[in-house]
Amino acid sequence: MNIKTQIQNIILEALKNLGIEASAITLEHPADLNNGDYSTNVAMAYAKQSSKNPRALADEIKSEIEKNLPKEISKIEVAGAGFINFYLSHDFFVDSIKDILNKGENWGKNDLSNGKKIMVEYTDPNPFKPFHIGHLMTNAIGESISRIVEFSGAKTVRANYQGDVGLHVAKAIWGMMKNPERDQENEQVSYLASYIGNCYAKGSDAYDNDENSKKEIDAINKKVYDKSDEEINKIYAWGREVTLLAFEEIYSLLGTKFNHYFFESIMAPIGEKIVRANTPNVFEESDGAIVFKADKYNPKLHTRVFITSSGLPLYETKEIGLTMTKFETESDLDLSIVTTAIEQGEYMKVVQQAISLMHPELEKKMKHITHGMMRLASGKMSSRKGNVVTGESLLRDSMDVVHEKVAERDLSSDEKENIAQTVGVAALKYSILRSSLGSDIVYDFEKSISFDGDSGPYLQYTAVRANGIHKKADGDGITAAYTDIPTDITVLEKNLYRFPEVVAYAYEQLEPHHIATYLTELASAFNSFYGNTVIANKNDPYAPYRVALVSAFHTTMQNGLYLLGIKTPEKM
RNA sequence: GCACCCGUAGUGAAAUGGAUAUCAUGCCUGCCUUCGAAGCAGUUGUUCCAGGUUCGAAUCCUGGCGGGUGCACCA
Repeated sequence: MNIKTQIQNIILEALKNLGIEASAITLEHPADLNNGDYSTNVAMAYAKQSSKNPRALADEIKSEIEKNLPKEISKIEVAGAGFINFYLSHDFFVDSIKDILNKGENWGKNDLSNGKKIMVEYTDPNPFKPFHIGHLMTNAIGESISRIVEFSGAKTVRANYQGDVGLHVAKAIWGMMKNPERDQENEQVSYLASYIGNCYAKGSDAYDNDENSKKEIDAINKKVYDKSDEEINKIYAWGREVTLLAFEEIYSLLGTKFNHYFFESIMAPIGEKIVRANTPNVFEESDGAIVFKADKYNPKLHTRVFITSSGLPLYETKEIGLTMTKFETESDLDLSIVTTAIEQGEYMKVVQQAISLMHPELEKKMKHITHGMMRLASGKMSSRKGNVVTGESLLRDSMDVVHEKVAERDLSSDEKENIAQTVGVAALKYSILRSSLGSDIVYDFEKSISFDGDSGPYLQYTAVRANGIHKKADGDGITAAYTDIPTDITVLEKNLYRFPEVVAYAYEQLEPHHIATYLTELASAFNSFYGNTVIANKNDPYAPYRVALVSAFHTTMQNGLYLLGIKTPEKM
């Protein structure tokens, strides 16, 4: 049992002995460590009910608990308006360091989702279109959520859903047919993908501004669907393969491996069959199209078209096919999480309402997580307009900045390359994951690729410093031990033991930023300790304990960074 | 017009209904013969407005204001 639930149980027991029935109580960490390690407000919450004044009740609860005080708690104090503050004992903190070192890479895990199977869908870029910064954002968030879910004991399945049919494909193919000139020597998929991306931008522009081109693109769109034109089939197959390979390169840089790839071309007929089979009992005809009137079931929702009057299945229909396919592909799937930007929020509610009518058992198994938009300082970025800032360019730029920083270092070129990737990705991911999902991020290169203070590289750098201590300790023959321990417990120990609570909370909220915030506080506590103490000093009797403490810190930082999808380098 | 999301130091963010609202950045000052200065220590500056609920509100409710997103055949 962890210390938090232990204290909660003690309080519940005390309340019971005083004749107060409580089911759940809040126990929090006071902002100021002078107010203890844990604090509860129960005395204030139940004062009225038991017609006592809060401080008097707090005193009663305190003496009730003190009758049988566990060794983990050194003292209890009543403070303020009636807060009961708990101070953890010296032994508790020392034991928590041992516990961290024992658990190693399992440190921080919980069992909130033990035995469950959870699918997380994220990234969702479209073949033939550039990988833009929004995809980068969804990828960072989805990967982190996948890992947080994994730490809760669930089996995590990662999925990616990609739009390989539709007007955007026709626009790109039209662009390629009109602009065949490219560097024939350059076979790199990233180059070829950016060529296709440019063709898409040209096609998109022509579609909006030129009647003739619009007709040509519409004609290509039809041929892509019915596969009647050999030349178009060839271009389609090539373009699809090349862009998908380019995406794989990006996933590899970012550290994502998907278990399933779903494609719109496959989902469309599946969804269409379901929609037609459920018309008119769920869906209905209106103006020749098949629609779903979600407002019949929830006045906040609206009516949406699922199949057009010309018989083409729309996004909504494909989404139904996708959802049903997910539950068929992975048997016993307990939860299907989809991560997208807020734009998709309203559509998804309508789609989920329709699915819930057909399959009530799935209603609680679908969860849509939305995040804010990532935009450029100059306004909403748009790959359609051919804006040069793509997710990939951003990633490469970030890596280049790190490269320049380590250029003068005495490191092999492989090491430099490795560091550039690890640190560049960390800077980008952290700048996305540090804020709560709801808020928009205005993208500013200088700030997003920040390397000091509240940043990914700052966390990595702190871990590297801890590494440096280990190297020195090894050289001096200092090994972790718990014989001599300083009487003063530092802020570092007072933060370390909380890690599993933070992970559990991030899981309950499905909000990675709680981990980012915690790690930054932890790093700050470590750096402060590091700056004020010579740790690996042969002549210091406390050195073995402090080396253990540094180890515990490194383990916690490494596991925390893992949950953000960030690697911990050995040097940088 | 309706719906959803967001309004917190100059800037970017955090805060489970709790105690003096926290952190970073920026400005200024000091610290590299120590375990890496991508660091540390110090200094300065804030909850959109109006009501309500509560012992207690940045947080919950109502009404405004400002920004973003979406609302019938794009995804």
